[in-house]
Amino acid sequence: MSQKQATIHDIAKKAGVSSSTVSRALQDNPLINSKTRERIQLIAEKLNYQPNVLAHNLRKGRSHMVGVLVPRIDHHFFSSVIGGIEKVLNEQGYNVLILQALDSVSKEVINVQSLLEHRIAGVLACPMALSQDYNHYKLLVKYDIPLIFFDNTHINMPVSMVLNDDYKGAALAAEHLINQGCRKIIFLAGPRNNYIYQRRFEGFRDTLKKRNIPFSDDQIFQNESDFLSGKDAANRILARMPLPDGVFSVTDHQAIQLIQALKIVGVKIPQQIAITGFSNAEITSIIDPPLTTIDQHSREMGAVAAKMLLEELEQRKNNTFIPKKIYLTPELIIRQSTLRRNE
Amino acid sequence: MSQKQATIHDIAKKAGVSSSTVSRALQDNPLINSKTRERIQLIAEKLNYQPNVLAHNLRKGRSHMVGVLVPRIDHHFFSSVIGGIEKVLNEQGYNVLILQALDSVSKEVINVQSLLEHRIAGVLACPMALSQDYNHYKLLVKYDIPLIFFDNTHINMPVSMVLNDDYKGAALAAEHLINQGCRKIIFLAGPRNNYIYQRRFEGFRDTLKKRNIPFSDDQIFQNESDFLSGKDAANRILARMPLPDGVFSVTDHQAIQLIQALKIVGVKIPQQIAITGFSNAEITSIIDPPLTTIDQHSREMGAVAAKMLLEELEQRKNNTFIPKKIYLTPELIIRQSTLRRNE
DNA sequence: CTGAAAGCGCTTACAG
DNA sequence: CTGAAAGCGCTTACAG
Repeated sequence: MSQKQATIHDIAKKAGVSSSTVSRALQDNPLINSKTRERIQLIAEKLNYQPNVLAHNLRKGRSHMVGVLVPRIDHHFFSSVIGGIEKVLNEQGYNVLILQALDSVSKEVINVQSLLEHRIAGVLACPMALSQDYNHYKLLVKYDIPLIFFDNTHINMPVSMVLNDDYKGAALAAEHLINQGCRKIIFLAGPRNNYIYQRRFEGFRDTLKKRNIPFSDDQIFQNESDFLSGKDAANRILARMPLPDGVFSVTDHQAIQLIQALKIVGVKIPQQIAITGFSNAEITSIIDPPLTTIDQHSREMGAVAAKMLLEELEQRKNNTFIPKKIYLTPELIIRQSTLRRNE
Repeated sequence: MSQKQATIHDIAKKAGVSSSTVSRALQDNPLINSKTRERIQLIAEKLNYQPNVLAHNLRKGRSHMVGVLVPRIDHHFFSSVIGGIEKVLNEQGYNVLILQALDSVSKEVINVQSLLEHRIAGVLACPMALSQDYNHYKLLVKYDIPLIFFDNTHINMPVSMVLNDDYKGAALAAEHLINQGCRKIIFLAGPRNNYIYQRRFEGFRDTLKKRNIPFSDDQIFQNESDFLSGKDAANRILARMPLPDGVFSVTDHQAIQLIQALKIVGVKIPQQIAITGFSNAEITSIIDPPLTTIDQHSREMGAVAAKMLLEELEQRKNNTFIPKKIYLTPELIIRQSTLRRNE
């Protein structure tokens, strides 16, 4: 009934040859007599042989496993990035070990530790936004393990990264709001100290300036280290007279909450207030009104990060590796929540 | 600059003892003199020692890696199940290797193969719905590798499983529609040959019968091996005079599409037609009107499956293992899409 | 309390 | 074309 998985040794015994020969035959080594080779491969198949990856990798010095570090797996953005990563990496025979940080820096440290213990071939990581502490990532660099940051980054580390051009994305959204006639636009901010949201702010602010739209600090709605809820944002908006005519939200989530809250009190969207989100979450196309937002090409981001890793692995062999930054250009998705006129 | 990860051998050399002693010291083996032990542990820390899991597992005969097989990772239901799995398993020192089948039976086979090659400690799998072919799963059983099915199953395999009580869930939704005054209810079906959707149908049909609500086959809207789009469903509904007054959809997705399509032609929901979905997807609470649906406790399903695996690993040691089935009771989430009166 | 030796399952330089 | 031997990094039964 119960059975052990066959080894090279088992095959060798059955075939009446040495383990060396079996090992070579299974690698299609041309040195081996083709008849012996075929005989061995047949036996391997009959025994349902699965090579022991642990032993293989131990001998070879490094595994074909790539670590992926994400804040959490159950956010569509990340599971979609992972989809792109797996597509590229599986084709090259790599497996992917996914670990979540779940908003805990110490968990992030443990995860890196765990990857080191697995002697992974490389790491793709979206580092935690607020963490100032990245010695664990430095450890990877120290051991020459290729590390690629995606989506977020510790900007000063000498590693390759693929980022969203958040400045550009924000500029697109701001531009669009202005073209729709908005002149008093609220900036619904994310937590401070977050590089991504900072860049979105800059893209937004610079665009307004360029177009000569007035903007002052009291149009920034922000919590210290957290998101302002859409509901609270709605209250602050409704307290302004005259009402603002546009809102730029750094996340879809806030924007959607805001829409719900404003609809309840009868504010017409987009006629009275036009609203943009950021990320093109699945829901944005389904809510009423559908939300204008910025698509970040998440799947492609994963694919690009994976390709960078493969490239780096190659380049390290001949010492030609130099860290590289790639910015993906985001895309403005125009929907009802801003459409007051045709652009 | 660049550096190799330290080994037990390295530590031994620095400490002037044998590798055996180091290995024991790091395991807190009480045989080792406490002074030597502390000295060794200090050196290990200084060298930033990470045990080589590959070597460790090879020697021990099996790894601390658990394989998780899902149809796809970028569906919220699955990433949420995975969240539950990781929570339980990580606490016990297990890592999780996640693989996606992506609607391809051959990929599913490859994935099992890959897990076998990694000598994983156990497998948690949501098998593909339609696949009649499950020899790859039998292989796991043959090699005594604990296998737990979740959400879906090959019903005749002698393995433990945690399933949603779909019959009950469907009964709850049907009951609710009837209580809201629906008397002519359309069943929006999933692909044939799918055990899950079959059970939902039975729960639905039996409830109508019990409550003496008429139901005939022409109230079943179905495609052969695929989902009927919400839009097509809407067309078929609108062709009926008088209009049906309720729709039971086996998925949230179809239900949402249907709502969008019906809203466009001015059908009032829930006043003219009440609609229920199934799964409690994130969007269901956000669309207009919010969708009444069935919550499947996805996170808990993952946690339960993981616990079953740990239990099985224990029980196999003393040969006390017997496969077990657990049904999770789903929950009716009542929202606007059906609320025509107070229940 | 500590060490030398063997072995987990593979691969590969070396010898023939 | 094939095999014996060594070694990847660990653990553990055995001996002292």
